[in-house]
Amino acid sequence: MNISDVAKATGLPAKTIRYYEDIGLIYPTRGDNGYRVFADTDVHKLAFLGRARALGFSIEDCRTLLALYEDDSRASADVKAVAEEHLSQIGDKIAQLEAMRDTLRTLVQSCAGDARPDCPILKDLARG
Amino acid sequence: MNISDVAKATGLPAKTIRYYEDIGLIYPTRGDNGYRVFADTDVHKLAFLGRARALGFSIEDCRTLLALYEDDSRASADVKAVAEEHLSQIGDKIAQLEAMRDTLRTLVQSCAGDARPDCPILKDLARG
DNA sequence: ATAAGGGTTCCAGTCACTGGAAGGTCAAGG
DNA sequence: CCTTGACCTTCCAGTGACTGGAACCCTTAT
Repeated sequence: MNISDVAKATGLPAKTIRYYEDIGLIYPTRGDNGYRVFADTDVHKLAFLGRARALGFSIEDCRTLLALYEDDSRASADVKAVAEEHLSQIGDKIAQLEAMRDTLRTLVQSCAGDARPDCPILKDLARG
Repeated sequence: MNISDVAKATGLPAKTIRYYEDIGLIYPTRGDNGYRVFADTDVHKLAFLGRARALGFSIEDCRTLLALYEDDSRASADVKAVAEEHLSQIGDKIAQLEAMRDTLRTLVQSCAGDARPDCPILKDLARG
């Protein structure tokens, strides 16, 4: 399989697949013409990475998860720990964004949004 | 005022203040020794920027907001438009994170988290 | 022979800083 | 006058995870 076939199969851009090889997440072989040749295991790994990234795991987390996935003697506790840590960080980020949203929503609601210069949003930013 | 005084006054790191000058958000003057000299207006602007950034506005949004702030003939509608657009993007990001959180939470709950290798999290990632 | 549509590498840019090196300036103390 | 320490300066590189683009090679069909 060439790179564009793999891109179609996994939904990942070819650029991203090359990048994942660069940083050592996958190791496709090479054909005589220098083209990357992807085995089923590579495609499988890339699909795994795509789903892990879609869940917001960092590349380093993905590396860890992939290593755990390939380690038959792993402890599920190790996987769970990575996921729980990520879950907690997602929670933190949501809380932060919600705080911003609440403040912003209040400000937006209080702004007339007309042709006059008077604006509570700017007033708030000018001295919180 | 020298840069470290301004840093204390605004809560922004000196590095960030220099960066804001680099990208043309502020224009402190210079003393004979080459040191930046900050006027009250500069400090005021930096505090404005700090609060806008804390609400998640991009630097480009901040530039726009600052320009509007300094334009006495602005229309509050223009400010409101920037804020509403940002508010909507925050909403999108929250929704995305909440989707991740829901999926992840379910996966984490279903994982025993013990010494055995069997793991529903990896199973899910391996073929979603 | 050529053109289209693959593939390759490498460099630069994104965003908003942040760290660090190398060096100039200033005020206080000996 | 000299030194020490705390300032300040500029410039370069790195962050995360790609993404765009240039320049060039390979394959297949016409």
